[in-house]
Amino acid sequence: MGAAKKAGEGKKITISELAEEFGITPRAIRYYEELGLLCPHRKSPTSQRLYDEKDRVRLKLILRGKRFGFSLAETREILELYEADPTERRQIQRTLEYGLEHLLEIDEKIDELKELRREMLEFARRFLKILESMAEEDPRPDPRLRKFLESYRPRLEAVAKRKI
Amino acid sequence: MGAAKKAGEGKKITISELAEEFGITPRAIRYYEELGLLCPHRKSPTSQRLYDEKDRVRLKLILRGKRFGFSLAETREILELYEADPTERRQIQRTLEYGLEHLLEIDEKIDELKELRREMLEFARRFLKILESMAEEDPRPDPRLRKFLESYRPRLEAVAKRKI
DNA sequence: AATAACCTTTACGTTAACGTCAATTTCATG
DNA sequence: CATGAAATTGACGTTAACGTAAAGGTTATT
Repeated sequence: MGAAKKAGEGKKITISELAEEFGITPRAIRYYEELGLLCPHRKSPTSQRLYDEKDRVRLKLILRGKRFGFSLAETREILELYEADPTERRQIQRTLEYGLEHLLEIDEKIDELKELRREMLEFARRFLKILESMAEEDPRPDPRLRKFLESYRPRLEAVAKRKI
Repeated sequence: MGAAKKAGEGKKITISELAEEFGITPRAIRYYEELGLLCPHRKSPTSQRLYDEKDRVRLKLILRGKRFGFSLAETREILELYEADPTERRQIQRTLEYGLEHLLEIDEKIDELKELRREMLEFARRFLKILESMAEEDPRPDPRLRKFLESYRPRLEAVAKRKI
């Protein structure tokens, strides 16, 4: 019964497979490891790296961090939260404090993004109106302009209506 | 009456004043100009740069872009949207297309941030429970631990309750 | 066991986004 | 108008986040 556990322990993949899966290069993955963000299993210290599901999840978080403008060092701090020793009280406290801080940062970012969204939406609408009034005033409106307006308006409104 | 307009045209400030206002260095501001993101007024091409409210708004957008992981080149593209020539139809069309693209990108980022937020919240709660159960099982609980728990719980719930 | 395909480390190269001088110029002020 | 503070233009340095090439080890397949 102990053996059964070890048997179905999920498939491991190589570095280039993982890289392709995420559209990055093996070099990048090794670099993340160099900075302590990843730590894949290896049969011997010189043999190939083998990545499992946990590694995939971590890599996903790393890339997400990048998209939000976190440096790899910052992302590493966040990742360390996810694996703090759950037996050390003091350690848990620090983890919780840190986590709350990052939560507040994330909320700020969301707020800012929403504001940027509002501004850009308003901006797009203003420009759209200019274009529409140009089309109306034109005695012989360009058919391509008509087509553009007909396709653009609903697309913009679809984005505008989204509940974010 | 034409003169009155020109008179109250808002105050202009120097580069180091602007820099201090945003907590960055003059060098950074000059660098943004070098990349075409700013273009302050100058009395002669060799004299001091003087920044007005419009420049301040642009700089704010630049720094916000940075916080979201946009490169300066990307931010420049976005900024160019904001000053497209409103007499060239074709130009307006491209601006609108571009703007919509960026809006979709922003929506994606917001979604991802929300997901990250959910995950981190869940995570914090799980860790908090561990700590709480440790405190309950302890026959002589550490008063500092009690204090921490009492301050942390409401703080976390305040964040959790926020409508984002 | 040979061989190709893939992996490993080592090491130097590159780009973006500034930092940091240094050598002038310009500006405000007594 | 002198003079000290602040601004300007080079020009080179730095750091993060990889890219790239070389030289050799591992794995899978025939």
